Amino acid sequence: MLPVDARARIPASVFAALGSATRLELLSRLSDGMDYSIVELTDGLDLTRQAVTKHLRVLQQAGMVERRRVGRESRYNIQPAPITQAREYLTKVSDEWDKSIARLREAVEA
Amino acid sequence: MLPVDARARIPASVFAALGSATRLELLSRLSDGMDYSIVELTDGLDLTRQAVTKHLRVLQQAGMVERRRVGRESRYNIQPAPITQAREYLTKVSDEWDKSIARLREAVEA
DNA sequence: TCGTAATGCAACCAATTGGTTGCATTATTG
DNA sequence: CAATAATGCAACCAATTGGTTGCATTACGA
Repeated sequence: MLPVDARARIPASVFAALGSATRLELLSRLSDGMDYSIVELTDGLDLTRQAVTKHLRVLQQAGMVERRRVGRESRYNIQPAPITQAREYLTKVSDEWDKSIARLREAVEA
Repeated sequence: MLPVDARARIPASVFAALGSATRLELLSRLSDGMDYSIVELTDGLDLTRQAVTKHLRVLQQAGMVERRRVGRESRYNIQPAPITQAREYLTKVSDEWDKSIARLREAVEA
């Protein structure tokens, strides 16, 4: 067993932000690289505009979306860096697991 | 903007389970492929055994760890499938974003 | 078989989350 | 400049989360 907190340096807040179907849906919509206003993002979701606003704030604080004021609108666009980091973190864990399995197998066959 | 819920089919519960530093730490420890009892996993964490038990339950319900009863112990081992799926999901989103960016660039240069 | 170790179960608590509603503010636009 | 559109702010609420403590249960082991 590795020492406490040896890895796990990626902010859990990114994963936490991903841990909501609504926010995944928002990210999915934003993944075309365009920017959208709050009303646009609310459209088609069975939620209040305020609820969407709150979800967007969560995504923003995780660094996954960026907000820009345009006239009377707040327009949001996706910020891919944290997603990439999160993916890399998962890859690292998977690789580690794979290597461990390989070692175990080798030990058994030896 | 894509239709509502067109992608985002990966259970958000997996990401939610990843969204806690404590649980990331537990997964990190389990990523060597070995199985550990609750006391073993509690050791070195500044938490009650009961708290760790609860975190393990969250991971279990997300399908990320498996529990096995051995004598008077509950031993847990990592279950990599959901992690792999989560990673693939993130890859898909990233790819989509990359493609969109490429399209946008092309449109500008045209 | 008796003491102890590992866990389970349940109640409880504070803080956070996810949602609502109401009202104020700021920009557009005819 | 008055009406409307888009948003912000704040209060409120129920449910969930993350943690605790106390006690019961189950399995080892001398």
